[in-house]
Amino acid sequence: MDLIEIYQCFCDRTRLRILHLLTRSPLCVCHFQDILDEPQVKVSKHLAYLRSRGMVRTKRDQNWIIYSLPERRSDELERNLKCLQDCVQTDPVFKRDLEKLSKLVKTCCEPRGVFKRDVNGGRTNAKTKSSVHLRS
Amino acid sequence: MDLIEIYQCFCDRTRLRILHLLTRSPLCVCHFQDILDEPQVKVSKHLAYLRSRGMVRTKRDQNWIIYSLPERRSDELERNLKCLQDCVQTDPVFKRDLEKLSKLVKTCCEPRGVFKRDVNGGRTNAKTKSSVHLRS
DNA sequence: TGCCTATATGCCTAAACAGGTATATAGATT
DNA sequence: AATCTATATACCTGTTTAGGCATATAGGCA
Repeated sequence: MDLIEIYQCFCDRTRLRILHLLTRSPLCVCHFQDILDEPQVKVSKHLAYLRSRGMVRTKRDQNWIIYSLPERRSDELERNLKCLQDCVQTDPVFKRDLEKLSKLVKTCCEPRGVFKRDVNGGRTNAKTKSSVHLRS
Repeated sequence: MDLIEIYQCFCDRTRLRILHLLTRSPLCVCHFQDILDEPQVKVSKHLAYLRSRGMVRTKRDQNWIIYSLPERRSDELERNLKCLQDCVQTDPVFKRDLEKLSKLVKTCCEPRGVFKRDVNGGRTNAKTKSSVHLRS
């Protein structure tokens, strides 16, 4: 993955919010819909864009497709993801996204296996036994 | 200048090379033509793109228009320029650009006033009295 | 089997973009 | 005034992009 491609992936606000969220946790499409408050098709297309460039990976968990950053990342990508995190630290939209993500981690238990590694540095977890998905 | 706009400016290779060079020195259009080895109109248009987004400033020096990064830069821009420098450190194209820039600093003496602050951390300078421009 | 849920994709439109050719402009020089 | 040099811009073309609507697909479940 080329440096230019990284910037191409970064240069849309929706994609940037998606990638920012993925630095915290793997997520499925409906999570993005919830957090970003954007229509399914829009989210899905931006994810397809990112996937076609190798910026995200997918795996299926029952009905859900779980998106995550690639396990092995180039130095360039790693550096830019870090830079992104630094840049948006005080941005209200990105901050709000993270807050919504935290809430999701606490309340949303489907798909299972998404929130295995927790989002907030060990303070929260999603292992309650409810199986009600947020969107249902 | 918005973070998204920064990434939009960064997401073309020519613009990225231009910005990378500008982290070292203000330059005029023909310097870019020389170093990037791209046609005048291409360079000029990318510079116009950058200028329209406030990513570069211009000043006139006789016949030349000297481009530079804005003096006051946002944290986001500063961080991303730093990140860019880190990312391209080993890239052959970007490395070669810097080598060409060094050579230019040593041999090209018009327009005057461009290379006041030196490029290579104090080791080189462009204060010889020749007035032959590289492209003439 | 047929329906439901989550997600992807095909088709469309409008806009942005990248690059090229030709030409315009502005200041300097003759 | 005419010309030169450096740079910008108008116009054209093909490509990419973003978004929307409608529909397809794939797996789970009644």
